[in-house]
Amino acid sequence: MEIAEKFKNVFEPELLNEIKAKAKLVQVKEGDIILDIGQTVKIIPLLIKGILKITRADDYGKELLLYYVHSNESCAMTFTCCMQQYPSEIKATAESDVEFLAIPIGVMDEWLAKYPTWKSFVMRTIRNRFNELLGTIDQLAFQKLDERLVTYLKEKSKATGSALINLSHEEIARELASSREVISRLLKKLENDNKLLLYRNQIKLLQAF
DNA sequence: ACATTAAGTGATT
DNA sequence: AATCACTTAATGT
Repeated sequence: MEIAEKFKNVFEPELLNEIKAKAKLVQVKEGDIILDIGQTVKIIPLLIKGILKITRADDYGKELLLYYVHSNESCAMTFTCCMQQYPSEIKATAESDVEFLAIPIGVMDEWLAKYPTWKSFVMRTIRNRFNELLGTIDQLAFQKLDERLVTYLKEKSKATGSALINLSHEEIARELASSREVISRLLKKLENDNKLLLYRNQIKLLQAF
C-alpha cells in the first residue's frame, strides 16, 4: 500500500501496520456527501487526496462554510463526535475527487492509549481546527461581509490552485449564508476596483487581489 | 428562435 | 444587509 507512505513520517511503524490492517480505502467523486447532519459517525476519515468541505446548516437549510480538510489531515469533528457516538452536527462534502482511509471508530480508544503518535496526531488536528474555528468566529462576529467574501475567494483559489473560480454568485451566497443580490453587488464593487473580473459562472482574480 | 438560468439594479424594510 | 420585483445578458436545446 503506497498510501501508508503518506503518513510514514507521522506515525510509528506498528501503527502504520495497524492502519493497513484495519482501515479501508474509500474513493468518492466530487460533490459526494460523505457525512450528513444527523448521521452517526462510523468511521474516521484520513484524507489521502482531495479536499473535504465541512459545512453547518441553519434551521432552514442555509449552509455556512466552516472549514476545509486537506490531504494528510483528518476531521476534528469526527474525533469528538465518535467517542460518544453522537450524531453529526456537520456535513462533509467532497470538494474534489477524494480518497481517504476509513478507520473504524472502534479502534480509537485502543490506539489513543497504545500509540503516542496517534494521540498527538489527534490532539494536533483538534487544536489546529479549534484555532481555525476561532478565526471563522472572529470573521462572523467582527468582519463585514465584503471582507468575508474576499477571504472566501482567496481560500477558494488557494484550494484549487487557480485564479479562476467556477462558482455562481448564488453558490457563493449560500456558502456565506448571504443572498445572491448582495454578493453580486459586492463582486461588482471588487470588479470596479480592478481586483477581479466577472464572467458567467466564473470569476478571475487579478494580481491586485 | 425560444426557454432557462445567471447576473444586474432600484426600491423597500 | 436582506428581500422583492423586474430587467438584461448568457447559454442550452
